[in-house]
Amino acid sequence: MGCAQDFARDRVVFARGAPARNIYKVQSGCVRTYVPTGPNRRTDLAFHFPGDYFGLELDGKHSLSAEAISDGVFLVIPRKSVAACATTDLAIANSLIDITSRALKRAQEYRQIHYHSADERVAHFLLDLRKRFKRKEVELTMPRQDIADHLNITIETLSRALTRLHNRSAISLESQRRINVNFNRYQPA
Amino acid sequence: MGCAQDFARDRVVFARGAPARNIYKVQSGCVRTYVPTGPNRRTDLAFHFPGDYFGLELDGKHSLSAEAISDGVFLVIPRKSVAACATTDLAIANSLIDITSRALKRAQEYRQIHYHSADERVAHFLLDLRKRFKRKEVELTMPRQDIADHLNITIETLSRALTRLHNRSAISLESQRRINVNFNRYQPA
DNA sequence: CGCGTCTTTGAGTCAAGTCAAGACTGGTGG
DNA sequence: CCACCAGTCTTGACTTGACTCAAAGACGCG
Repeated sequence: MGCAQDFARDRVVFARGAPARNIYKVQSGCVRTYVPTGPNRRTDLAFHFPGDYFGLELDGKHSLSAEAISDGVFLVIPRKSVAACATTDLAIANSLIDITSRALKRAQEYRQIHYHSADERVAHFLLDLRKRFKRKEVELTMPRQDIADHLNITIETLSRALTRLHNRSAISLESQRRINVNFNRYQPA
Repeated sequence: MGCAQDFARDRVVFARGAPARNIYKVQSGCVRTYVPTGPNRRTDLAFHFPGDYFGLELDGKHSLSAEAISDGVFLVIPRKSVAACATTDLAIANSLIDITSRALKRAQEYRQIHYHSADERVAHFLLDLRKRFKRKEVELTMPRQDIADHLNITIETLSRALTRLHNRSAISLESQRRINVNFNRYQPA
């Protein structure tokens, strides 16, 4: 269902406020969704990796903007056909519920980040990535600015947090965008 | 519907996790609801004034603890009777929806406070109180600690914020618990 | 290579938190 | 009626974590 489509890096998939005609599934590459708040300012930035859905909306408009972080292929599924199937196919209806409730849970977890220090946020982010990719070696497809926005810190603070984790050998930096995660839970200094 | 009941100051109305048998409406006095997080630590602290409902739960358990801030009278309404009425009386069903959606809206607004400075949070809180009471002279029924927890700051920071507002004659302090709000929106120094 | 972008590092600032002390308040008993 | 006391609130001095500004270092692509 739906059709695969190529997206180049930084390509805008949809903008906040635009009519939500399709839902999307990442097949390869990586996507960011966020709420634009002024020039160069973004909040609620989230990442979507292969297998993830994005662009799910209850009403007719996108509440987030979405852009490709790397070149990738996304499955574009017209909302109409989803709605049509959901009424007849119970399995699809259930998986829709599943997808949205998981998104909701993620959003609620995300609220909590304000109660944690920069180091904790970064550590949590890395652990999350490791869990999602199921490998100790984590590939950061996205630039530091995206991660910083996701965690609600500045790129400098992010960089310093990474250095601190590195000094404590909690991580090793293969390259700037490749990190080995050598810890299982964050321990304050 | 339901029966009025007296509550003394600091009386626990219900604790988080307890079965939710009733819903409540404040008739006089003031209530705080919150999530207990460790000894002397609370989050998501909210206030409920005369006319407000509290203790509304979707499932059978209270997700918040509730205590009377001052002596007061609350209407105690058994959930069963509400549920029974709601299925037959459309007006009640609608007002239930109204009440819960307003609670939800308040909760979503509340999320945003982390993006504001202490002074902004305090100013916003005072404006909110003035709006709710419809008078410039605001009576703070609750101790500073409650307000601080509500705004996610410390009592010292709260106190300093109030002095700063006072120095700028945005407010005048009739007494420690009585404040005149003389401004319409917060202006950074 | 060389340029532009991305990332790290350094130095300084600032808002809010902590710790500690003093001031105010309201209630109680002498 | 006043003095005292406990709880509440304010103030001061200090610490700290994150942000800003500025500059240097690394990387990738032509």
